[in-house]
Amino acid sequence: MPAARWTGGPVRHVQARRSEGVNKSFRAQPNRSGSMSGFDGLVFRPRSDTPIWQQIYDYLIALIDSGYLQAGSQLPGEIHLAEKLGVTRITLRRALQQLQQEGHLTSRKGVGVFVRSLPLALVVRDGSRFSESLTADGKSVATQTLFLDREPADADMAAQLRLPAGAPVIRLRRVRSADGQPIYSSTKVFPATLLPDFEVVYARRQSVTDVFVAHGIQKYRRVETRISGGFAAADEAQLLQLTLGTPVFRTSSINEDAAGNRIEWARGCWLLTSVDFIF
Amino acid sequence: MPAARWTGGPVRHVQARRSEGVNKSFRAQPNRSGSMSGFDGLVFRPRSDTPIWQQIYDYLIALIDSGYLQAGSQLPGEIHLAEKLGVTRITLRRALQQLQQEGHLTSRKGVGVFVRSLPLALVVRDGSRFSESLTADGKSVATQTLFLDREPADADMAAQLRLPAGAPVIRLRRVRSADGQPIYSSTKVFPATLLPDFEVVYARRQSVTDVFVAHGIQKYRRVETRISGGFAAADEAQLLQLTLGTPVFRTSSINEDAAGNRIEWARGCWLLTSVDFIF
DNA sequence: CAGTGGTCTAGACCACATG
DNA sequence: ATGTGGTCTAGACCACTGG
Repeated sequence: MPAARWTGGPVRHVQARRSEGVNKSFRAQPNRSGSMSGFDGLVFRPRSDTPIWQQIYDYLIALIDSGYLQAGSQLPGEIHLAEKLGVTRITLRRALQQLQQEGHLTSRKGVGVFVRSLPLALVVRDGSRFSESLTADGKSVATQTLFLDREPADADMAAQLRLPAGAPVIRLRRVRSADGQPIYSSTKVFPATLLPDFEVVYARRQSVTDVFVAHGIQKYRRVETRISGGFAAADEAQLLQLTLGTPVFRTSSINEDAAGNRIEWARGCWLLTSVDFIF
Repeated sequence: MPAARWTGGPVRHVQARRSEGVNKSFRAQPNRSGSMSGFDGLVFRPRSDTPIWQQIYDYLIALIDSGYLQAGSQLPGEIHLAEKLGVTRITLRRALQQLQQEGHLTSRKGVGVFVRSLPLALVVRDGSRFSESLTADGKSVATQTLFLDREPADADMAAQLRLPAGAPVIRLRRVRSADGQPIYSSTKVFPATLLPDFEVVYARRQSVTDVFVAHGIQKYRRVETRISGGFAAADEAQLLQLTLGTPVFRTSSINEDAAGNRIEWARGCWLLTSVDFIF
């Protein structure tokens, strides 16, 4: 990935709107000299009414909101950036930590800190599946299939789909991205015997709806939907390009066909700050 | 509040279950000598495969899960605790920070760090309001009314309730607690002209449903429900006894009477780790 | 190999709450 | 006046990633 590296430069002022509770006005001022070297002229005053790390937080948020720091671009190394901002690395890290937690930044050990954009995906419950009703405000929505296989049902799968233990199921793991930013990972489980041609049909357009239709299932209804909150586990963090422990939504839903057979159990993990569930 | 102070003592081992992604096994071992002085004998080895702060996190989680640290009790001061655990205050704070973020602990500046329990409240959408369908697994559920007044509608209120700007509305702010732990704060707005006797009826049993019934509104329907995620603002943090910036659910919902009048706009703030929304 | 982020230390001053 | 948590500094070593 050819991430543009950000080394500093002129700065536009933009009101920071995100993150309620951390919304004091700037104390940081870009240098007014002709220097293009970055942040050397910034003034962060210690122990004013807003902590330095919060001033830096506000400052970086503004750079992101203004579009000056674009999604995917890399920040300068922590040591350099801290030096330019005139603070300790620890103080800088306090700000970066908050930004990571809120999903604005991601870090990869040994590589660097990167900007994440936060596309807001509206999700409407139309009686079918979440992901199909994902709207993205004109953003490009992409689906990546991680794996698709058949296996015997474990206890949870059997219980949720009302199958005997060990019955064959199809398991599908995918990631949805909006504008190149992964925002949703899902694991879906289907009863294998009801959908013999799953793989063939799915390969054509990566659509589960198509698979249902191909097997004569035109209509199905949402039996139950659960939404809960949690913190990104290792695999979720990797898939969604988040820092470990970032807060996320977790969803679980079950669909039933017209005959009352449970045909899908879906679990999803969503970036907390990127989704609105509307019913 | 007569919070019991925890100064240390014998320790039971319990498997930590919470916080996916931070679930390595213990490296900390309680001292086997007869010492009752607390944590002097604990061994946290630096730079093993799990960071020290995570070992401490796991250790404290276990103490909370085991019931050894009860909700409302106060931890020893950070300096003393750090000394007893044999780490720097900063390292200890890294663990405490994670625990605060997940809602297990709260801190009050100048006072101390306290244990929060995390009651799981199941919320079922029965077509009416969230809070009425709040189940609490045998826990005692209490409602505290913060304020109730009449005022002219601002732009948002007017839009949501489909009222002319400045029309009189009733505003109600409450907090719900389960087992003494606040888990939900709500702000509800009603069109004042439709509910002239609001205050009188509400005073009797603190029930909005009663108010509706008293005004001849037996049935109403949920027009829209929104669930989104965010981070606790200052007032939310105070109400829910959280640390500023803790991740929360935010809900927004609108109810309509049989005639199609919008009679309630409710916004809620929920502790992320304490709620399951089920539809 | 050099550069990155992740972790950890041993101090220090401050604002705040309580007695 | 004392003790608390919140902030900040100036170093250091580590594990990881990439060329």
